Amino acid sequence: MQHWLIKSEPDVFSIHDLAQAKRKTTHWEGVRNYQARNFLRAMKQGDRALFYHSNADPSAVAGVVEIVREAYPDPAAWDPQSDYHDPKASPANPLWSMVDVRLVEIFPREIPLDELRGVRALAGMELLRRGSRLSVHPVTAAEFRTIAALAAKRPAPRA
DNA sequence: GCCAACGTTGGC
DNA sequence: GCCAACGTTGGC
Repeated sequence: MQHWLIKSEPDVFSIHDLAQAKRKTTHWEGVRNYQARNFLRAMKQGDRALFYHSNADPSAVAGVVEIVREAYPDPAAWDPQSDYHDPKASPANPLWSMVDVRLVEIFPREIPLDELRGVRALAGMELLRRGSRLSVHPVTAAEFRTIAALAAKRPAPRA
């Protein structure tokens, strides 16, 4: 099983919105970056992903989701009404993909970015790389476990 | 709101 | 194929 991290701006779609969704499941639509799309296409049913709130106050890892449907065409790409419209996409040439994700857990507390930066075991995370913007990317099993364990504990004292 | 970092586009 | 211009992401 692989582990991933997916980003969403909570003003657009938060983990709490996911909790309200039918069957706590949603189409992870709107990814319009080739590298991120290719990671979506590599996801397998049963894989788990950290749900990260970007552009938030504070930005933080908020919980865990499970991939319940593997990649298939994202119809928003050829919907001119959609914010995610891409004129190069069409039903015959879908171009962009999405997966379905289901909520597994909202963490008892969010792990803010600045706390993640202080954790030695996470030093190599893509999320923490300077200038990193990839909205879908893999994390190692160890990174995933480390973050899940942090969520279950009280915050570390400030350094 | 600012702006650094990054990805994409398009002229040449 | 180079690279400047532009658009976007996302931390702050």
